[in-house]
Parts: sequence; structure tokens; C-alpha cells
Amino acid sequence: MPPVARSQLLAIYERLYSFFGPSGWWPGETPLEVIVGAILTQNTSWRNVEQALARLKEEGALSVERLTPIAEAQLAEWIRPAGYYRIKARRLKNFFRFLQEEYQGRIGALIEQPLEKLREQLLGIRGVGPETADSILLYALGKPTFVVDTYTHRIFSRHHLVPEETDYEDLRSYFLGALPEEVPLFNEFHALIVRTGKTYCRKKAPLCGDCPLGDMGMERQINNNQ
DNA sequence: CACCAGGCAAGTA
DNA sequence: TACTTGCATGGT
Repeated sequence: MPPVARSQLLAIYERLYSFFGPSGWWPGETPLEVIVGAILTQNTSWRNVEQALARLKEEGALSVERLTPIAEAQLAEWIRPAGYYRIKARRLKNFFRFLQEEYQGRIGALIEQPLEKLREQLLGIRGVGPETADSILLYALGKPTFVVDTYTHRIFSRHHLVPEETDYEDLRSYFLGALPEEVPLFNEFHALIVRTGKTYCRKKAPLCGDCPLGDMGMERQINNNQ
């Protein structure tokens, strides 16, 4: 039996959806913009990423044709507001090299590939870890994977819904195993988790008293204390 | 001023 | 294998 039972997980989803309403994620107009945003937002506030994306649009550079051959130093300068701009320029170039070499620069060709093969390929790119890979798969390509992030771990471990030591792949497996395989559900659930984390589950100043999850998870905590 | 944000990889023991 | 550190801007 997984740490999070199916019925409990769906109840949590319903609670969050009732509280926040639909999220409309991912905030990006094209698959390419979603992919670039996924790399730029690594350990970085979305507000900063927006500035970098806006700059790329101003420069007319937000396309596969422009980004594939672009000079890394030039790209770094344009994405500077997103932070870690040198390493992220390298990571973006790594992605576009992969896209060119494996798929002739065609994002449409990615979508035809099976989920697990594509996930392994993305994880093989330097600078694309599990969260970035799953974000690209779900939000840019519409594949049925679940995106885990720091908020997922923080919220679920704080509510004693999973053990503190649960890692990324374990959390992803729990969600995938407990939820019906529906892209819109995976999409909305992750968005709701991030919205919950931003408002009610910060690293400091937790504000757990006002958390929309209320006391969901307390039963498990009592069980653990037996 | 300190701390944090929708990670990831490289270095160390 | 299991920690630790570097990467960097911008908002609270």
C-alpha cells in the first residue's frame, strides 16, 4: 500500500481545486516557450523567468530556428534576469543540440515518441533533471507524467502524508500509481500544489493554520505515533 | 540586512 | 553512496 491512498489523494485534489479554482497552467503560449521556461525556472521565481522570456520575445529569438545556432554568450545576456544565466544558457544550448541531432529540430517529432523513451532521453541532457523533464513532457508535450517539485515534498511531508525521506521518483510513482492516468488531472494537480506552496507552505513562516488542506493527514500522523 | 524562488550537476570523503 | 557547494538575479 502506497503512503498516499488513491481516495485520499483525490480528496486532496478536490479540496485544493475547490479552494483555488482552475489554474490555467502552464503560462506559455507555445511548446517551445514552455520548454525554455521550464529550464529558466530552475530554482528561480517565475517573475524573474517572465523578464527573461519577454526579452527573448523582444529580440525575436524565441524560436527553434533562432535558438539552435545562437551564440551561448548572446543567449546568456538576454536571459540574465532569470539568474544562473551562464549555466542556463549552456543548458538551453544542450537541449537545442539534442533536438537538432535527434529530431532535426522538430518539436512535433518529440510528441510522437513514447513517454518513457522520451523521459530517458531528456534526462540524458546536461541540465535537464527529473522536474524539468517531467514539466516538458506534461506541459509542453501533453504526456501523462506527474511533475514533482519542492512544494510537493514540503506539503506532503509536513502533513505526514509521505515520509520525510521520500525522494523525487518515489513521489512521482505514488502519484502515478494512485491517480487515474489523465493529463488534465496531472496538469491541474501540480499547478494547485505549487499555488498551495507559494501561499501556505513557504520554507519559513509556514502558515499551516490557514492551509486549505486543513488537517488532512493528521490521521496518519496519529498512526505513526502509535 | 537575511532569506527565498516551480533544480541540477560537480566536487568531496 | 551520501553530503556539500556553486550557480545569480530580483523581490520581500
